[in-house]
Amino acid sequence: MKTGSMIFSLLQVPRCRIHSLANYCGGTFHSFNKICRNNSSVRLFGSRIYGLQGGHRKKWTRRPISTNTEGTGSTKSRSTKDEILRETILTNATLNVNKTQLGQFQEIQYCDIEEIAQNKDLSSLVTVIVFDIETTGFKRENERIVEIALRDLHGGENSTFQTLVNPQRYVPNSHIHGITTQMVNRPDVPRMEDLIPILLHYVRSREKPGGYVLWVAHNARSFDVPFIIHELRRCSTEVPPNWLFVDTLPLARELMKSGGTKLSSISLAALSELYKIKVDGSAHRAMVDVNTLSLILPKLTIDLKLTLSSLVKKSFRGSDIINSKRKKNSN
DNA sequence: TGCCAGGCCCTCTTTAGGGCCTT
Repeated sequence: MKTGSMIFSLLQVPRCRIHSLANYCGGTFHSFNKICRNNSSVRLFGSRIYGLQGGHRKKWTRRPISTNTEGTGSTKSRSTKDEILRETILTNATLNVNKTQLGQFQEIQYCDIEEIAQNKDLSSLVTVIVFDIETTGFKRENERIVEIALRDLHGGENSTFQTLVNPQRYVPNSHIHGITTQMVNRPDVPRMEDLIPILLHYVRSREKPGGYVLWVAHNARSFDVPFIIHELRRCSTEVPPNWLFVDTLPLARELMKSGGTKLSSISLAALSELYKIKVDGSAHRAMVDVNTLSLILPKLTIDLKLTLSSLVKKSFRGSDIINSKRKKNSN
């Protein structure tokens, strides 16, 4: 028996009360791997690559949402009436987000990670979201986000969210991600301040009652999370206290140190090569990298024998990033 | 036109420097 399947078998025993990512994602590791084939998504704005249509602000045009029922392998488009209803709900819900609601996040006390990890019903509390951002560069003080993509690993309808973001500035690194100044500096592409309320509302719609959101990204601690915190703060918004972050970069390092694999480096590309994950689309586009990491994560956690609880223990809070920056500045 | 950071790890180390990862 392979190590991975053995761990999974152990985790399937309810009496163990251990919540693996496999359990989290619908009961089987196999179903976890099907997630990326589920085509249910929310797209606000995209490039021609995604076939999105433009429009004026507050008259945004979204693509019809289609659902690919897991396991059937066939795409089942909803009726036009259903699409309109859903679009209406989403739009109304977006409009209902206001400063008061955002302020409520800030009244909640930051969570105790150890306490959360020890919860016996962890899988019913945690929403795992793999995310990625594309930016105009590395220096978050001056640079801006040009694309953001998320995937709720629980799957289901609207389990992904992706949009281009108007940086309101020149995009000097189009050669990296293919996103040009012309693609994003348009009135129909939302600025970060436009997007934040929508994004927060979307994430809240994926949360479980009284639960937590576990954000996962590669190099999250050094790049994605500080960048997002900086952008939120620039728009007078704080990271919700029930958000936790996991960086897969140290997990890759841990795997490489453990030996037993042919991992050549700790990059996302090396991980996808190790696990023979075919990159479907242009690497360095946010949703492509999200899909890649979504497929890497379950394999990585099995190789490292990580349960959902142990993954939570390895997480950090937005406040940890902010506090470490304050300490550095005070020195 | 626009222009190179920051966190972590390793070691030839720890009062430092270089490499890797992210865009």
